[in-house]
Amino acid sequence: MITVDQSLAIPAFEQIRGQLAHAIRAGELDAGARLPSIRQLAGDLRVAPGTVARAFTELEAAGLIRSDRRGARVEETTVAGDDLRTAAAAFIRCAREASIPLEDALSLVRADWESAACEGEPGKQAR
Amino acid sequence: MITVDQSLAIPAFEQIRGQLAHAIRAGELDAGARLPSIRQLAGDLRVAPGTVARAFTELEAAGLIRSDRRGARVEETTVAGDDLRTAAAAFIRCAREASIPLEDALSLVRADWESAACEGEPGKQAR
DNA sequence: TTGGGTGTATCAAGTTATTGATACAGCAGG
DNA sequence: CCTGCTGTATCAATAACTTGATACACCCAA
Repeated sequence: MITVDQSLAIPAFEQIRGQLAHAIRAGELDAGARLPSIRQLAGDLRVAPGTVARAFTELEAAGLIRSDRRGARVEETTVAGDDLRTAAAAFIRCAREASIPLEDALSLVRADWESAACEGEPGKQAR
Repeated sequence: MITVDQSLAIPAFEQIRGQLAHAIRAGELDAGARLPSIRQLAGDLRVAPGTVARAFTELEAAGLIRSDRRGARVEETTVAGDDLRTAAAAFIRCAREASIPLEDALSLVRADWESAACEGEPGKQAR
């Protein structure tokens, strides 16, 4: 269900976090469902427990899961409304019509994201 | 016109690349216009020439500029039509309302892009 | 040709980030 | 109690990245 490709430039914990986040937002994991334990997932993926733990920590910080001493469960989330997916689809359609490559389209989102941020995005803090 | 904030966690070359890309896509720099030379920009920003050079290299790879032995010029770009920018803005707005982090929003675009593209875009290269 | 400009390539050093191993604290059930 | 499970915290080693300094190849004008 989850895979980690060590040959990618993306860190393992980020791959895990992203795939879990996507699965949760896509509704593939029902609210309240139990996630595999850190050690089990770490064993399956052949990574250190700390690596999976970091993914879990960030998912909890993002409000997607809730970690108890008895395990991690999927939080009731706002399902990443259809609005977002619709907007994404519209954006993708425009980009493809303009023959803009994926990475360029993402760069465009990045640029506008930062310029429209205004609020101190915690993601990138000062050193 | 371009600024670099060393206190940010974002690398200097990425700040330069992003600001230039934004300026070009926003039409602030006309097609064919000459960019400042690497050394001049490096001197103004108090960074090493290699730092600016890397920003230039990535901009050229993205098809935004064209580097000749006599300087770098703004490439004729498809101006990233207003439709695309509008769509991007709508997408960004929805994502922010849902409190979805930038990287997750980009992942969503990636996923839908591939599912609508069918061409095996690698996206992230191997080490 | 010569001098000053351009982008490019390479290299070492410093810093940052990721990873793996390990020990810790709480909870459930036998 | 005690065994086995859960997530959490810490630490050192490694890997990756970014940066600055420098040398190189090319082009244009004088």
